Amino acid sequence: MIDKRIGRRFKQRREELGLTQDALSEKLGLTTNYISTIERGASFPRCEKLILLLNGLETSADAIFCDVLTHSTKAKASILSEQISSLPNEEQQRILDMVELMVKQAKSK
Amino acid sequence: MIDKRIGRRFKQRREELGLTQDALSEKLGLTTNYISTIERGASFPRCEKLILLLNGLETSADAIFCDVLTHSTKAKASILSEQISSLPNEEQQRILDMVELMVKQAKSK
DNA sequence: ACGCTAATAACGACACTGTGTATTATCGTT
DNA sequence: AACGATAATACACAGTGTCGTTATTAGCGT
Repeated sequence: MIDKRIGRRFKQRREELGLTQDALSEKLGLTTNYISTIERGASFPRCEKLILLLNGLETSADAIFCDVLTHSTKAKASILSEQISSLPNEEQQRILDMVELMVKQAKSK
Repeated sequence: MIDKRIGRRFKQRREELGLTQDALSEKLGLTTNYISTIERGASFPRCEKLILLLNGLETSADAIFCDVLTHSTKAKASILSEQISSLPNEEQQRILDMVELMVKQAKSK
């Protein structure tokens, strides 16, 4: 029912942040047990908790769902966004704003 | 409970594909009613149906969750890249070249 | 062996999904 | 006005699965 790879990504991300299940659960107001079930693929969070987790883990949705997405625009977007995300925040924002503007202009033709 | 912006993204994506709720529901083996509730934010799919929808709509997870993610510049970049991909080829290339240049400049600082 | 922390398990209430069916709203077309 | 196509809404309802509570086990260092 639940794709185990999603739980593994959650776990991986938590460990990347150097958090224990306890620490994360306390930070998010959830139980340790619940965190565990999610990481094992024994349960899958509903909307509210899913958002809570994604933001609590300071990650993107694609980073969690990447394994199960077949039509991910990762190819193009990822190359771009990986490069962009390695830049300082100001630069990131500057580029994204610029792109947004260019898209707008292109669309209005 | 459920963030309405997520449903709106689902709807937006379906319409981008030129599909009706009927067409999509048939394609995915779901009911039209169900599709409607999701797009209105009246319900939120579980793991299996969520993956089904993301793949059926040929989209990324970030494109759907972008509005509710706080730590994702990737999410923003992802939206932009989808918008970019809807532009004529010349425009796409022009923007990507521009971005590449901006990234290069930013890196060399 | 003992503490301490991390991870898993069992149990249960109840919230929500997802289908079925049927009605109403809205909009463009004729 | 009437019509068809699309979408929104309203139920009822079975079944699944979330999420908390509590208790148990596994690992690891001393």
